[in-house]
Amino acid sequence: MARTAAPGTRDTILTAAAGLFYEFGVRAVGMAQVVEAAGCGKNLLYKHFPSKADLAAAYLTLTRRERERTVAEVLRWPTDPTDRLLALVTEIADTVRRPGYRGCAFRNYLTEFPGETDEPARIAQSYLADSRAQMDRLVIGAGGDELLADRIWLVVNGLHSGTPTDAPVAVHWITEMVRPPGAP
Amino acid sequence: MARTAAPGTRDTILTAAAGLFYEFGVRAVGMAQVVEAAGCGKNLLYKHFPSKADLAAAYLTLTRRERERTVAEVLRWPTDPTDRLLALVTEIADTVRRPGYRGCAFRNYLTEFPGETDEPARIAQSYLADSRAQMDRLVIGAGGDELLADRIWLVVNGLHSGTPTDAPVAVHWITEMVRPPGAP
DNA sequence: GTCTATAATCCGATAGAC
DNA sequence: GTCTATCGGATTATAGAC
Repeated sequence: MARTAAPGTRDTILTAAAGLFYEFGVRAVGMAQVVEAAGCGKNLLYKHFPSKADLAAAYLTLTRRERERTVAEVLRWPTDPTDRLLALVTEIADTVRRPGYRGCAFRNYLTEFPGETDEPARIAQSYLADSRAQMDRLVIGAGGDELLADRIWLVVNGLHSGTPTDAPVAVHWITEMVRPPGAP
Repeated sequence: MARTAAPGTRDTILTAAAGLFYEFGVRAVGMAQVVEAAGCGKNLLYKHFPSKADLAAAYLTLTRRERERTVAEVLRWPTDPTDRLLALVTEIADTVRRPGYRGCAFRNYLTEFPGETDEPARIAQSYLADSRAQMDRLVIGAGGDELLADRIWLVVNGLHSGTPTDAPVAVHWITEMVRPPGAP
């Protein structure tokens, strides 16, 4: 056989692309920028990701995996259903407060490509649906009803497009909703 | 004699551009598409709007004017401060429910052009700040405090990136916040 | 309608492991 | 020497601008 492939090339490219896509938006970032940031040639990029849509899909999938890992970590310890719900809400609030936060990657993609039905759009939509379903399960598990789940989702949604100062307000509020002050 | 300029040309172009920009996003729509939709020549477009940023700025300004007109209409009759607040919230919920709604034009622009500081971005940011200040005044006027204003803004924010089914939940909830069930 | 820049994509050339 | 990962320029379409 011939030359051996450099290890981790795909990851290097994907990581570079993910950073750019999130910071500047998928549409605003050209393949040339990705090539430059990854420090590779164009051919190599197209070998691993045949089209920009493929690269965007991989970016969203990577982002989803990272979030799932973070959420799993946060839900690892608490066993009390209300604690679990609040752990997730607090994690979201922390994310939103982090420097460099530029909104939810999935909502951003759908805003950049409205009405799109390609693979990245499907990935974004299914992430949002699954994320909401998980939140619903946590709310129901904590003794809440459908209405409470709808309300909490509304606040979480608002958090994603708000300012960092909204985060503590949201956490405190949701805490109050699931643990009323006048209860044991 | 030279030909006299057709009246309302600027408006025709701007209306066509606004529809496209809102539906597909500013980045996704090319000047050629605007020309085609407006049914004018390219030179005429560039005579009225020297650059795409100018056209985008005009689009956002037009959108702002339309919203201000709608909001003024809705706030025309109610004199009771709580009624006024709820009138605005209901109007927003109705907007979000309307077919063809694709999110808030100003938030969408800022998502499409993150970190931008050009005129359209400034228009979008100042609209959002003014809109929030107006909401704050209505909440304070209705006897609410800063915390309530923060919460209502969070819900309104969430409404803008949610589904039509969130609208009645939000209206009912905010109504409950400003008119508690156990009060006169 | 034309012009130029830049987008996405493709291909001939290079180079390194067997 | 061969075979293939990789690179940088070539190609084509479309953008914004005049």
